Amino acid sequence: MNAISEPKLMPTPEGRARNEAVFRTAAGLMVQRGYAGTSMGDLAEAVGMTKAGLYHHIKSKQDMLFQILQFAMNVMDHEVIEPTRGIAEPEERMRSMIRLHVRSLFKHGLEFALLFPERRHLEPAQQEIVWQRVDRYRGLLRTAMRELADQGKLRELDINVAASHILQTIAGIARWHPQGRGVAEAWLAEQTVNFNLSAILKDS
Amino acid sequence: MNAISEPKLMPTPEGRARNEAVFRTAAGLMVQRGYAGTSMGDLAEAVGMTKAGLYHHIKSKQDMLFQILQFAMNVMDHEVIEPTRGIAEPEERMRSMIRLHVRSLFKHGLEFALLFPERRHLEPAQQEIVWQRVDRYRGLLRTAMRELADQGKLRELDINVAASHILQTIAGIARWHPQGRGVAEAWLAEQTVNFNLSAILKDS
DNA sequence: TGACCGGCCTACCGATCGTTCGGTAATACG
DNA sequence: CGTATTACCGAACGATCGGTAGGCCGGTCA
Repeated sequence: MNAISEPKLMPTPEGRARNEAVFRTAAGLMVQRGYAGTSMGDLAEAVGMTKAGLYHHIKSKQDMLFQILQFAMNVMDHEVIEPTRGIAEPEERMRSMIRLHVRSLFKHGLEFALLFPERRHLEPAQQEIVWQRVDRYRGLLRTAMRELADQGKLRELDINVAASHILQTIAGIARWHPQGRGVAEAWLAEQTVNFNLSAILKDS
Repeated sequence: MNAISEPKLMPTPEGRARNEAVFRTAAGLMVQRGYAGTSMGDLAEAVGMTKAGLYHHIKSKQDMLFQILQFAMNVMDHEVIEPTRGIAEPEERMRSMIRLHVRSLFKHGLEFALLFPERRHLEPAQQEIVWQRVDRYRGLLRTAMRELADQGKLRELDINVAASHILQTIAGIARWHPQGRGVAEAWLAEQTVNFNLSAILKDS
């Protein structure tokens, strides 16, 4: 019995649709009330089922959180990390990473960014997996900054602290902007890109 | 019966010491496990009492959270807002606010910054009080930036978004640096000051 | 000495928690 | 037709939740 389980795949398309509804609803509720503050009864009611019916779709409450976080990291891999990996110029790579990250938050629901603080409710083995994936992303930011430093374009600053600050500004968008929709999203992404790049780049 | 209660003041010095121990321990536990994830039994054990003994010091779990957040905001008022109010030069005022804010986090335990996301567990009337006090602080950041804009020293950016980003970088320190102690604190404060000022100030 | 009180206890309350079990209607398949 | 499987429900489980009633003990002070 491994702590690292795979997502339950429902055989029929209807089943998979309900499955997704369960996970999306859970993510939304947990953003509002926190993991421990969201009961399975609340979730069942919100998704239009009984508590017992929920357990047809999930293994346990804790495992459901783990699956949601894994899904969020998969989205990051596909929509942020992979598309920017080929960009040679570090400045442009950083701009793209931040821009795509923010847009991805809006696209898939701001929920997902907020669930990372709930990582603490996972088992240690699950926590480490999530942490490693987040840290890999932080590593990409650090690498880009190191390349900028080699080009003489970086301010005098600590790269680790700067990476943390950048990630905080992005994750914070979900906190201050919980219901943002529409045209403002692209604009907000650019504001965030420019804020962080101004913070780390030398005056040109 | 008002939702807005005052802190219970124990008559003897020993009582007040235990009282503080309860609140500090509660803050520490809730940082690790969240408000809903921290049971009164856990707290009682951590502070060396029984559950019933706890209720000699607090009115309810929810009210305890409210008192902790109020205390954190009082600290902000005394150690950040009041000492910087007299600084005429907006750039120096912003630098001081960020620097004092970060140092205050370390001085009083990083716990307090982390409890603000748990605001959602308060009653609406209590939530609004906490929110108003936080927003007043955000307003001071906005005012300083508007003065910088008048001096022609501010980059082209949205002041509200920038204020949010700055607050996020500060609050985030508690998230990434949970046990930082000693010499690095002043250095980390300067890193944060410079990061945010570089982000908003025009090249000189 | 005795009344009082602050600080904390044991023992318990009803409610709610996550989870499980046995079953059932509907659909698909042979 | 029979029979598997999917998706779900009603009812209940032991545990734990926040909170309370009432009492005990060691001071302080008249």
